[in-house]
Amino acid sequence: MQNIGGDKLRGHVDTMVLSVLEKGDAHGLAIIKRIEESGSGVLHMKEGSLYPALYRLEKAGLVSAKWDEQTKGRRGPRRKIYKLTRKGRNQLARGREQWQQFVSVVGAIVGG
Amino acid sequence: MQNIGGDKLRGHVDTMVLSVLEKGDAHGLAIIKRIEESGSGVLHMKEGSLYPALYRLEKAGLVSAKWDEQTKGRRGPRRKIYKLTRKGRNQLARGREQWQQFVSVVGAIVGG
DNA sequence: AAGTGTATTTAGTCTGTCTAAATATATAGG
DNA sequence: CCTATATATTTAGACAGACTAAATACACTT
Repeated sequence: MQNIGGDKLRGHVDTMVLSVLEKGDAHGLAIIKRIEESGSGVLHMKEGSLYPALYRLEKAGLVSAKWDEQTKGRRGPRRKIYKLTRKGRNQLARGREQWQQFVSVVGAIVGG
Repeated sequence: MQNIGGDKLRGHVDTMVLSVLEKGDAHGLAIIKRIEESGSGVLHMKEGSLYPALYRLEKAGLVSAKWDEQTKGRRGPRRKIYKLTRKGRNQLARGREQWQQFVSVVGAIVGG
């Protein structure tokens, strides 16, 4: 089993991130971890992909961010907690439809 | 329904082309037409995407090309007929497995 | 010859993921 | 206290590949 990454994820990352946030607010690395856990060990989204994606989504009003003030009891710097906006929820619904269509149409050609 | 193109196709074009050629040898524009016909009207691969892909595949030994000498009875210049090689068939099998995995893994996150 | 439909080629643009390193912070260990 | 370590964000630059758009080519039709 080889990793899924690079080109194949292009155009799907935003919807993946919105999907993850639907299950609960999370900060960057937590989003990456959730994706890896759901990814059967073959999905590894990199920081350099996720953070720019989060900025895109924030700029587009699909997620909102706020600094988590609580840093006690754990190592590390402040976390930025991301949350789905109403607009983000609507976009997620559209993203899901587009995903279904993509799978259906490309699947019809590739077969399986 | 909007078109599928751009980023979403990245990393899948090669397998799509190999799949199309499995159904029979074809020249460039015929490959595009087959993809559009299978694509429920939402899939439009552009010349600028397909031809470079064909050169990649040829260079990698996954397809072979030969000029079609017959130009009688139709308009237009010579066609280059592409054919799956044995290596291409093997790669197609791997590409299908990767597609299945991709759909399974990303689908588990995006949902549906 | 001029027009039309078919076909390939290719130069250049653009976007988004990746690599890789820098920065930052809090706890643990000595 | 000082260093090491684990966590977290930021960002500069590289890169691949799908796209835009135009150029070129050819044979049939009128």
